[in-house]
Amino acid sequence: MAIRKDGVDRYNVLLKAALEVFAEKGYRNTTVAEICNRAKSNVAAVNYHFGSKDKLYLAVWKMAFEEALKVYPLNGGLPDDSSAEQRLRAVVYSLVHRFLDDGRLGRAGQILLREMAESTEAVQQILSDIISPLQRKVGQIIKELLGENASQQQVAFCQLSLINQCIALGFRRSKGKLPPVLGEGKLTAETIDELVEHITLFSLAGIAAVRNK
Amino acid sequence: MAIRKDGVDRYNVLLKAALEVFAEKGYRNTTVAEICNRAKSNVAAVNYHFGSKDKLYLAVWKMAFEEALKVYPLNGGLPDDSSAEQRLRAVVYSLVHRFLDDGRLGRAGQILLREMAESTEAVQQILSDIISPLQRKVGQIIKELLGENASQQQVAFCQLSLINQCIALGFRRSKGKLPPVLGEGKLTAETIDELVEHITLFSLAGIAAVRNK
Amino acid sequence: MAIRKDGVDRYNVLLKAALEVFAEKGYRNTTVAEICNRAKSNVAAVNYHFGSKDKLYLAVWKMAFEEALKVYPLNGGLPDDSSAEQRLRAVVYSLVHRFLDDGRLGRAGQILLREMAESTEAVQQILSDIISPLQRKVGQIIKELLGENASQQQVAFCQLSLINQCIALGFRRSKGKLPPVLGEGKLTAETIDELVEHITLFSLAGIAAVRNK
Amino acid sequence: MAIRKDGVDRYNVLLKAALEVFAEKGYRNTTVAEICNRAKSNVAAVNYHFGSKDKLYLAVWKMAFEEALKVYPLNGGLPDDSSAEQRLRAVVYSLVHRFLDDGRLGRAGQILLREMAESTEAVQQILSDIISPLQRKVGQIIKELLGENASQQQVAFCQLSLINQCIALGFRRSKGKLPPVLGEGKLTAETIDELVEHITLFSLAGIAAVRNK
DNA sequence: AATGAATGAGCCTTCATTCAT
DNA sequence: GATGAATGAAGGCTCATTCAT
Repeated sequence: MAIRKDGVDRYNVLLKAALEVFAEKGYRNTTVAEICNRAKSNVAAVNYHFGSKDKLYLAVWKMAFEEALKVYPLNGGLPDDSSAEQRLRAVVYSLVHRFLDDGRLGRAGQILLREMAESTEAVQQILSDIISPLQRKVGQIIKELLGENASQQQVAFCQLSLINQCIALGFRRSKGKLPPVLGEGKLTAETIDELVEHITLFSLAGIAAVRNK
Repeated sequence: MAIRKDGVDRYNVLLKAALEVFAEKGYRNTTVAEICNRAKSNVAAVNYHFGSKDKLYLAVWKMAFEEALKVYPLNGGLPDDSSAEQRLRAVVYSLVHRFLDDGRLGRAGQILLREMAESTEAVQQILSDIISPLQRKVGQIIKELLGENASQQQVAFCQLSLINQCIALGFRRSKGKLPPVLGEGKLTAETIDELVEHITLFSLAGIAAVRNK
Repeated sequence: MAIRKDGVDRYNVLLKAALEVFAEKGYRNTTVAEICNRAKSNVAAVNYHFGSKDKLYLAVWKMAFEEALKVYPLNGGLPDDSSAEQRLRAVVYSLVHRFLDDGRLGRAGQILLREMAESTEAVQQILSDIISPLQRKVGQIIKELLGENASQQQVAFCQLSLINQCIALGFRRSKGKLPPVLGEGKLTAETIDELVEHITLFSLAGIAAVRNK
Repeated sequence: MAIRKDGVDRYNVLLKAALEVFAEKGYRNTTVAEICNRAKSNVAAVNYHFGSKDKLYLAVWKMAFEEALKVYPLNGGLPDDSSAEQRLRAVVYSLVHRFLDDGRLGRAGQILLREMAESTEAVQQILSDIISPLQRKVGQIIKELLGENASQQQVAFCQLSLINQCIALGFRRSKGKLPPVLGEGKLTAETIDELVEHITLFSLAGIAAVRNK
């Protein structure tokens, strides 16, 4: 992957441009031409480097989520014997950041959301690779919190409540759709942290209520 | 909206076909031709009756959400002086059904989700018309439950927690992305009712926890 | 297949234009644009009427060879109990005309030749449908002429000698590749008739020689 | 035509690869990339060594037919005063082998056939250089066999009959288009020799018949 | 009122060729 | 001398829209 004249690594420039445009407009609304323009490359560049628009899309996915996994791991770096509460907070922290990050990770969140609503064939597998470990991890934590007597349905419902609170945050990018606190401009790191605390608190209480029902 | 001699109301047949296809595939992935095929009409029918694909899309929105509003009103037919708990349950009932209904209303939910992820310019206004009253109503209920001392941020966060739990349910249509209980096949009315109860219980407990923090 | 304004049947105009261009340039060298230009239609016309360049090509084949079959049938309208010599002359007549016809049939011959040299996947079947009956018919005649003692190889070799004499005539269109008598300009009907006589005479003598070997 | 240190003569490797691919797919269907792949060279190699795809094609022609001329000369090494029959057999031997050879020479035959059907401008001259001496030689032999009284047309027709029998053999590569004996798999040297005998016998008889008409 | 025919703009892709090293 | 990177021109196809009846 030698780099030419101006010291620019076209491959990665294209990848980055593609992430942006795909996140903004979705797969179908995105034209190869626009990606190439943004990467200051020729129209043929995408096919040269990735083979096709499809494959570029897949490459974007791969990059985006591998990065997300690295930057915001689900366990948040906690030791395995941490308490269920702590581990739950870590998961929430990971998800909230993934969807509210204003940089590349946030783009990934947008694309994820879009895919969940659309379901492009090619990404089914990747999507599954992302969702499954999340569900396993969250399911495990919730089981611990609910105790041994919890029904399968109770676990599933709590999983939903927790995960949905987080992933729907991605919608904030569409103006006017969320309450003012979240709907406007850039979020401060502080607000995000408070939101993590909120969801953790809110959910722990919800889970406890289900347990004691 | 004239009705032809053969008793077929082309206008509404097209509208219904369009709702289905738009919900399944999204705006960009939908072709005018497919809508017309499904409506057993000519390719020119859409432009003849609606002027353009765009305008048809808008018409679909209008129809879909007016209907949703009628079938599952936010207040669930409760008297205005009902308790905050009851009114919260009614909102949850309304939202959950809107997104899990397997018929036309569910389609509307799908389209809504997609729009929240995509944000087609033309629908910004309509989207706002739907979300705003919801936020007002939920905000009001939550303020009551949190009490007078609640901060604006606390209200906003609880709004988020509640609404997000419901709207992200729409993702269940994409297979393999939700826990088994919700992820497979048709949901029974009973399961849906239990889910409404769960979200209500879960959220009331969450709100209470925020209040007592 | 209603016909529009200027009373032109676009479908058939396209088909005819395509026959010409395909015959002149071959499949790959032919652009959809050129066909449409020649048919005074839009670039999209081919796809509208035929679905794709491929399908148009197939349609051209179908048309061309059905016509050839009709205009120059292999048996030349002879009664079934005609002598082998007469039937052989009829076959030669049919083949020679198919390849030397200056009109549409000749085009078909060109395309056939090209396909025999190139073998586009899609036409394998059609090609077989054309060649097989020819081989059967010629084989039958030759068997009769060779008598019962002829080996399978003798029959096959004579088939080759006869058929090859005819089909390679199609090459005459490439200037400078054939002897003067055939290589220049338009052939008179008289010359063609003489050629038919020649090939018949030549081949009957050849077959007789093989028989008496 | 420099040879690199690793002992690989890129120029000729490319030439050989090109011969194969051009023969298999024809000029237009062949991509420079495929040739370079097969020659385990870079995409730029063709342009570097030959200047352009066109020029490579010409070079292939040159090489192919010079070789054919050397391996299967038209006179088959006969002394000039051999009998007309013997010289005719030699010509047939040469042509049949050129078109049925399974190695590089056969490739040349395929390309020739294709060109006769297609007539790429650039090769007109080369084609003529190949065909002309053949026609002269065959014409001369036939004149001798027909005797002094033969008309120009008779000579031309017999030339056609003879040459066409041979060159159309090249079509055998397209499966299913020729009788079983020739149509399947590799031909044995013995079969080819028998075929040479057949065509010679068949044609001598044909020519005799024309003479005695 | 309604429709089959036709169009043109735009998209993705291929490929011979050129560039810079 | 040789090659990986990059390009631009061109082709086939899709699709919303318009035309003419």
